[in-house]
Amino acid sequence: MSEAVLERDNAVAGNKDRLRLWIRLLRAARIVEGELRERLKSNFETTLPRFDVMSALYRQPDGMLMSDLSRFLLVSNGNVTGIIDRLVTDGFVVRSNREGDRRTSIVRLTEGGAKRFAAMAAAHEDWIDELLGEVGEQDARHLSSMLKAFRSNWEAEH
Amino acid sequence: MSEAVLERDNAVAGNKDRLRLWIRLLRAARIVEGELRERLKSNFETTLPRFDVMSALYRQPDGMLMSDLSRFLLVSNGNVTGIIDRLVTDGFVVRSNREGDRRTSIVRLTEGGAKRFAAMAAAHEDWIDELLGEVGEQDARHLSSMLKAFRSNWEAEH
DNA sequence: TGAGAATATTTCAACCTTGAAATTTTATGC
DNA sequence: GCATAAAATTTCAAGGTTGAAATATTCTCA
Repeated sequence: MSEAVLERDNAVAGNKDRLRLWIRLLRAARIVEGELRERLKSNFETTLPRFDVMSALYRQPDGMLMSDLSRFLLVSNGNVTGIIDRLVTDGFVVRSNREGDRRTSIVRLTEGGAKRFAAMAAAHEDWIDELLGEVGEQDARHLSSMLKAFRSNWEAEH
Repeated sequence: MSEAVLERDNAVAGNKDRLRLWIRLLRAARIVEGELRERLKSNFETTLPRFDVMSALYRQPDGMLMSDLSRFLLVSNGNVTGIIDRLVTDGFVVRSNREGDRRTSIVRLTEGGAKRFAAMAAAHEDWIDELLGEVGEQDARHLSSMLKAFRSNWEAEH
């Protein structure tokens, strides 16, 4: 019997373990994200997408291209443009032109932006520890390595 | 996604496991969601939020209150209003008044809406099986029960 | 009964998100 | 060198999302 037929049989057999897993995973993620959103807003007057962008830039003090940002964050180009626009308005990010290519613009955190992010990151880590307190160390590592493999595999295929 | 927090030193050893888990979980969820979004659009000309709403209504043939929907889906009331408005326009959902309480409106799938969702759900389940193919049966069940416990615990506390 | 609390929903502004089209600049092939 | 493809970004419309305020209705109880 071919592999494809085996897989199909498996699906037909009514094995909904993966579907159930996906639904529950999504739900847990939504709960945690909702909590993080509220806390970021009340404590730092910012949003999750802004946090994500600043997080990416914090790791690259020399700056990133807009296209690097959208690829890294798995969001569209137009999306990043809008978020960066607002971060620039607020003084947390600067755009600078790159010598020799006037199509691109390098964005990076300002000094204030980096300082701001450092404070948020510390709180964020504590929140995650609190919110995922249920998850034991061992489970966390197991799950984490599983998800790492998932991502590696995905990126190898795409 | 919240990725740049990895280099921060933590007082308690091993604490980063949960943060790393959260970052990877979010990334995996985003990858899968992006894929589902594309497939729902190209195959059924619909969106993930619409799919979620129809999925909830499909389980309750007698209909649901708007507030039941938003509570179940973990989204705001105003959000549900907009999505339902568009589903009604497209003929997949109807609002009906509930005898004896003119504040509430019960929403449910039309016959066409139910038929439509059934087709989508079948495809959706196959997609999930394909996308989470990496995850073994045993891991799926383990993870799934862990997430169920997480949710139960959360809801007990809130 | 009547005032005010509680409930269910909608409205709205601001922001996020995608995907397609437009713009600008650089690279390539002839 | 020039036409054209490719690359990087922005613009834009449509939809999703929140949270607060507004509306409408029902409930509570003195």
